[in-house]
Amino acid sequence: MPQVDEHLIDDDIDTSAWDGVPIRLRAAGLRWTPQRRTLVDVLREHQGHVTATELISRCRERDQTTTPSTVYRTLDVLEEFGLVAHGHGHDGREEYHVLPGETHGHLYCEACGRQWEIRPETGAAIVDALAADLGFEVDLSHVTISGHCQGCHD
Amino acid sequence: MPQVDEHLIDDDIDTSAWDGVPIRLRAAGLRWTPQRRTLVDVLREHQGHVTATELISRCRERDQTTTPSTVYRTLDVLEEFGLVAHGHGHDGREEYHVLPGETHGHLYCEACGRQWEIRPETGAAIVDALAADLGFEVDLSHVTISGHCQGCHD
DNA sequence: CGGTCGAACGCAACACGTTGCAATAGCAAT
DNA sequence: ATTGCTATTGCAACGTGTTGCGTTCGACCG
Ligand SMILES: [Mn+2]
Ligand SMILES: [Mn+2]
Ligand SMILES: [Zn+2]
Ligand SMILES: [Zn+2]
Repeated sequence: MPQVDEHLIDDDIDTSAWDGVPIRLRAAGLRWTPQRRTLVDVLREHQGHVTATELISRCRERDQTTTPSTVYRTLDVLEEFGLVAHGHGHDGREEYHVLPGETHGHLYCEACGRQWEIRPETGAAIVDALAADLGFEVDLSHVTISGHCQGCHD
Repeated sequence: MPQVDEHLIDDDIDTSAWDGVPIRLRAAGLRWTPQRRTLVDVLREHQGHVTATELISRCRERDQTTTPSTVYRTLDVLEEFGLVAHGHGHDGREEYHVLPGETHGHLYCEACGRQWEIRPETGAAIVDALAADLGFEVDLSHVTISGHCQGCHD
């Protein structure tokens, strides 16, 4: 019996999005370079959240000549393609979400440092509340709300 | 007939909170220094939102020897006293809200750069939604949600 | 397979914020 | 007024991220 491919279980992440990157870049008049390949190889092995700093050091493990500005610029390109999304932690530092899938915000616990995704219905409640208030259109992908998780308060 | 003092009109900000600062500092075993006086004098003349960088340059106008680390450390102290509150703009840079009054979050328009306060009822809706979801306790004072304001979308 | 164009690179400088440490100076008590 | 304790300062170094610019090299074409 063949594997079902409509549903992927949690630890069997669909990594195929990365395969199309060289073609998508060239189609947009951009270029596929060794430096970009290094970063994409690193991202391929990741799921969930990573800081930019960690990505840079992982790249440097593979290519000792890695330069921060190149990595940041490539991350910007990949974000435009929807392959990563960044937010800012409590201290303002960048956190990247790899293969974010459906647009969503994040929760950050100031006590234990763990993160959670805001579930679609909850995100929608936030979007609706602010649309009703001032007609404000929330960019959920960039929302990181800090506070204390269930395990860390009182 | 004497002035009513229970209600202050919008452009008549109650600045008296600053008067008690020297005493409050000493009561907490802290010190009232010329550097702190400079910053408090600057804050006195402000209302609403200011970036840390702008505060530093305003301090330098009054005292050319002003040092950034001292200003940042004093802002931390004043934040513990509830006299300022900081959030992070879209780029992660710090924004200080002077005399924030009741705890509230902020909205930031990515297009025009303007900011709004999230009204109490709307803030409560956000807090409630996340409490119901994961039992998460939101620190509203640190929330900055970015997106597009009514005037800037479509 | 060369030649051309300009996207991307590396680097240096900058901006913002934090941290460790030795020297200074509030402040309270004498 | 002097003294002693220690909070605070200034500085230097660091961490993270951005920007400008001259050089390189990827992609496409003949
Ligand atoms: Mn913060
Ligand atoms: Mn951002
Ligand atoms: Zn926690
Ligand atoms: Zn706007």
